[in-house]
Amino acid sequence: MATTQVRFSAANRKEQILEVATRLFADQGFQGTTTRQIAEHSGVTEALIFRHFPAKEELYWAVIERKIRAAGPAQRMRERLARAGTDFELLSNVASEILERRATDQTLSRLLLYTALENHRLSHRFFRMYVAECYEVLAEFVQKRIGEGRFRPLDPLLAARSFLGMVIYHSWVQELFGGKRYQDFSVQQVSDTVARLWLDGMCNASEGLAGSEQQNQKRSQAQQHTR
Amino acid sequence: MATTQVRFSAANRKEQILEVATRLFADQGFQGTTTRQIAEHSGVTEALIFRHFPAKEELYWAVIERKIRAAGPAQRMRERLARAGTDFELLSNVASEILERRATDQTLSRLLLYTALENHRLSHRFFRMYVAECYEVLAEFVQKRIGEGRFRPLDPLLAARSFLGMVIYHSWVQELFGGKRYQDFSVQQVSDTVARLWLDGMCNASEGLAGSEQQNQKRSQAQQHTR
DNA sequence: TTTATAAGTAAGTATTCACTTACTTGGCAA
DNA sequence: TTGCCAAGTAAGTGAATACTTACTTATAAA
Repeated sequence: MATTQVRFSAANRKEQILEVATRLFADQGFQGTTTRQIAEHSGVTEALIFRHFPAKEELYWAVIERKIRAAGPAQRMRERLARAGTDFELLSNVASEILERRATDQTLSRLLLYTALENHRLSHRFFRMYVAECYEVLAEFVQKRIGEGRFRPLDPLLAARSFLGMVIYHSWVQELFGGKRYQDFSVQQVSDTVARLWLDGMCNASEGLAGSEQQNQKRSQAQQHTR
Repeated sequence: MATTQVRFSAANRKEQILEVATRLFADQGFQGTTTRQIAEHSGVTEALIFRHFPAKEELYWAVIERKIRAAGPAQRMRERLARAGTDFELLSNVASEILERRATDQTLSRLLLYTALENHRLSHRFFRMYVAECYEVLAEFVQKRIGEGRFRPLDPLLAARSFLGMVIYHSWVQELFGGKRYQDFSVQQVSDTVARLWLDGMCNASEGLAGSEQQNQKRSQAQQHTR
């Protein structure tokens, strides 16, 4: 059976192997994925894998590097936050985009979690490019609003992280832990709820827009009590 | 060298193996942990492991089952929410406890994440006992407050999940992804910030505090019409 | 003290792992 | 058409892996 052998160029084959490996590593982690699986799913022998990548670890790093290089979501978030619209619209849209993206493709978040758990060298950089930068962009936005007196003076990084925490945690519960089986929320409902909740939490306040006290991280309170 | 052999009772040895295995599985996952490691850390031979547990997988399940049985945090949360104090104090305390617990012992959260990623059979139940029940308890609390007209009528489950999302995501970023290296926040600051943010978001926005408290809930906000 | 039994081990087995070596073949420049 | 080189493979290697078998020894009840 002369299986018409298609011979890839080195570059193309390498790219194809990376593609396949990305999916497998995301599904099963580094330890859980064998070079044999990668070879079979690529339609080649293991030897060829090792011709393109000197070791399994280096293939893994190439996978991560490639994902890191693929322009991160920070830029998209920056653009979204610069658009016209009410703050509510902006934030709800940010949340929607994150939720939709993660619902259709878990590859990235699974890779991130696996690298963090398995403690791979690139885990930190990976996280910085894909997540940290995101909430830093959002933190700038928060900082600006605080300067305008429209948000209360909370730590901008904590505030940004809180917003993304609501969104990303929800997505993890639904997609990763199977929360979807019990109750499925529409992207729209979740986005609107968290945007409203967070925004009112950021605006609403005793002082309202009193610009007097601006900075007070590090030691918080003086804080009062609710009712 | 007559190493005075200490012979454990079957029950004690089993417990010790479970203890050791729990730590190793949490650190390295199921795939990343070898029965040899478990034996060495337990100070026995592999054969003994297999005398107590018929297979590595069953040892893993025993580890998870044991963790599940060890009374979950849902009960603690229920008690906390029933105490006296302002809502702010209650929620800040809930957040503090979660953050402190996770900072001193990552075993549980790592086990949870690994089981979810590796898709083990018990992952679901594990998650329910340790996380889902928690935010269900909090959701009841939210429901009660909504009934009293003190919280706006958002979906209680989403609201509860949002609060825990802020807390747990923050802890993941700090402990798992190494956010601590860049900036370390005090537990107190984080707890107060998220409690304040969430509470003010849950209370009726426009009116804020200052004297007159609750009023006209019931569809107050014309809640979230998007755009 | 005897002895049954449970606790524990030494030394395996078959299989799979990441990785190598020595070889074959397709396609293109001349 | 030829010859060359890169793409690709068949068939390994030693080390680990989960798990077994056949044996030894501590201990406690009689």
